Amino acid sequence: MLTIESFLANSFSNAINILYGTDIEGSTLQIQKTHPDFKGDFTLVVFPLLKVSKKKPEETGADIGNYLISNHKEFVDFNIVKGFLNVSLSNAFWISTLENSTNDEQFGFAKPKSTGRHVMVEFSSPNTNKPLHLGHIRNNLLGFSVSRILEAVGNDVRKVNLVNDRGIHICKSMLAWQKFGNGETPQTANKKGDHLVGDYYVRFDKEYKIQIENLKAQGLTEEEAKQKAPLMLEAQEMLRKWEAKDAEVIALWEQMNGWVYEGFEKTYANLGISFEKVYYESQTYLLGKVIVAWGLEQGVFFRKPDGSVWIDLTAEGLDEKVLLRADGTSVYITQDIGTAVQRFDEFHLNEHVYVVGNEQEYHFSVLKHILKRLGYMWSDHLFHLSYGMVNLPEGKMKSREGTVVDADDLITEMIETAREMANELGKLDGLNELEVEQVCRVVGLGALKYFILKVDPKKNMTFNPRESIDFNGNTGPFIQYTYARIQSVLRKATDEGVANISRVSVVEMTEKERELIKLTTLFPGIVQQAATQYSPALIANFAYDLAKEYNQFYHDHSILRDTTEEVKQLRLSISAQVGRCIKNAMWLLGIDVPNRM
RNA sequence: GGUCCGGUAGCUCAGUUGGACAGAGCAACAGCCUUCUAAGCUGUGGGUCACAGGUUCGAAUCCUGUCCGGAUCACCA
Repeated sequence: MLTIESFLANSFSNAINILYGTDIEGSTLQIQKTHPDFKGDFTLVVFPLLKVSKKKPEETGADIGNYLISNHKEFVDFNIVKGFLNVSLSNAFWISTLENSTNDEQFGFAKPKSTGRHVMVEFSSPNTNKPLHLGHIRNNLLGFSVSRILEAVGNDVRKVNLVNDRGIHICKSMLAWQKFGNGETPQTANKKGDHLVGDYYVRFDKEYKIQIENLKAQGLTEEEAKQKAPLMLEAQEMLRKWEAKDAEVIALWEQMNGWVYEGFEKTYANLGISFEKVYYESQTYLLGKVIVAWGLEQGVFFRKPDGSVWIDLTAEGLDEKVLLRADGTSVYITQDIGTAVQRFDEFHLNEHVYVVGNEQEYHFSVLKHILKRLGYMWSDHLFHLSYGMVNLPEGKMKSREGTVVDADDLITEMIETAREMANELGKLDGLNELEVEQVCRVVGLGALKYFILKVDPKKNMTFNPRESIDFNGNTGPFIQYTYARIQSVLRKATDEGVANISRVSVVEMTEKERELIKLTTLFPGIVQQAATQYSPALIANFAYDLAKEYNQFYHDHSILRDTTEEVKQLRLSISAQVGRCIKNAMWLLGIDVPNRM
């Protein structure tokens, strides 16, 4: 199937070839949708072609325009404004384009696994000492959406999660529970397990601070106090016991992590997020040591007098970086080296995407350089999808100051707001409780997901819990509403027995009708672009533009009334196709669309 | 201090590999529902694209410098 982009590129380069005897490189061919203020469907920028035509812009444009309308039946008209050649395509062309896609439910998507490429996307990666918050939500939504986008362009995608389930921070909540918990469990506390554990993490910090203050009162410096506080010493002792596989500590660790996993399960389910595979650091943290030993042998790494192992990356503009501590234990990056090698090996990966915040850019830069030095050719195919922070109007979220927006709370609030809104508008009359519940969930989550995904991943964003989430304007619900409207019309058409809409006769079309068909043809290209740029935001913005355009069309066109059969079929067919594009675009964002709302 | 990212309307954000007079939404104001869903549509006001140079037919976009904000430069993960 020919995309609109390649159809246009072929036509223009054919014209240029015949007229000027030159093959044009893709980059000098600048084709864009014609600016709304001018007549035409697509515009060729002729400035870059003056070198080969050796004529003025107007003459060059006229040459090409004339050639196209006399040799390609799809082109019917053209005009030239300054250096811009605006061409119009025939109604027959647009109608047949529409017809070709009316039965394609997967419109916009490539054939599954058609590229033969294996891609792994790692995201979420929570710590098991506290519940998920707004920052994790951005991570999860991005990772999930990017996975679907990469899948939609034909890759075999594997979504994985690497849970950080060990380390001193985990011991802190364990210790606090042991000391102050009195055997409390999620059941007795009637609380999600991740929240319960998170409370003890906060408790640790509180008690720890008191101890520090006491020690400072006894004359110790801040630094000394932090190091000598009994709680910290105990936590460190607990970590040593964990590493020595002390039965009691391991049992406590398993119990508390179990609580957290149960809690995470619910949050993931609420968000509609899933993984093919979950890795646990407790099982992978020793990976990479063998590779480091080998690299040391090869002279890629070096050993310092104290026994620690390093790599010198000053040639790459970075610093020296430690890979093994003096006592032989590994650090974070050691594990990442190990898991990367293991994964590329096991799954024959062509690409590995890490969805991790931008504060770890340095880390991933180091990781890539190390793997390259070790001779792994695929190191160029590690991609750090680095996203910006989510800030509150007051600034950064700080867990210690209790300004963190909790994921579960936020989801609940969104669904509640959706319900209030729907009630106010009288949208839910005639639906039973189950249907009401479903619509509010879909709409509430749609609002949240869209709000986060419409922003370019690499940008920091501001989230105002009270004001940010809107249900009107450039929002998820606006797009969902448009979809529901379309379904409503299609239902009505079926009820009225309107014939098969996959055959559309050629009739005169209004500007809006042409514009809508044109927009839908751009969808496959947008998906491609979103995949190359790892940007769900492109999909989100496309869906919005399309929905906005459709609502204008809907407002001043009658679809089922006062129209001929031909016009009815055309408009229904356009509606169906727009609905399909919206549905598929939203699917790529991980957002459901309701049949009514 | 070094490196990376950002600075577009009062607020939140778009702006395709440089292209036509910089666009949406929110907020404000004024209109449109006996007719397919008004979570919609239409209109008004709102800009020195941080600043200064440069490159070119053309710069919000590329280059240089300056200012502001963020991240990072741990034997933390």
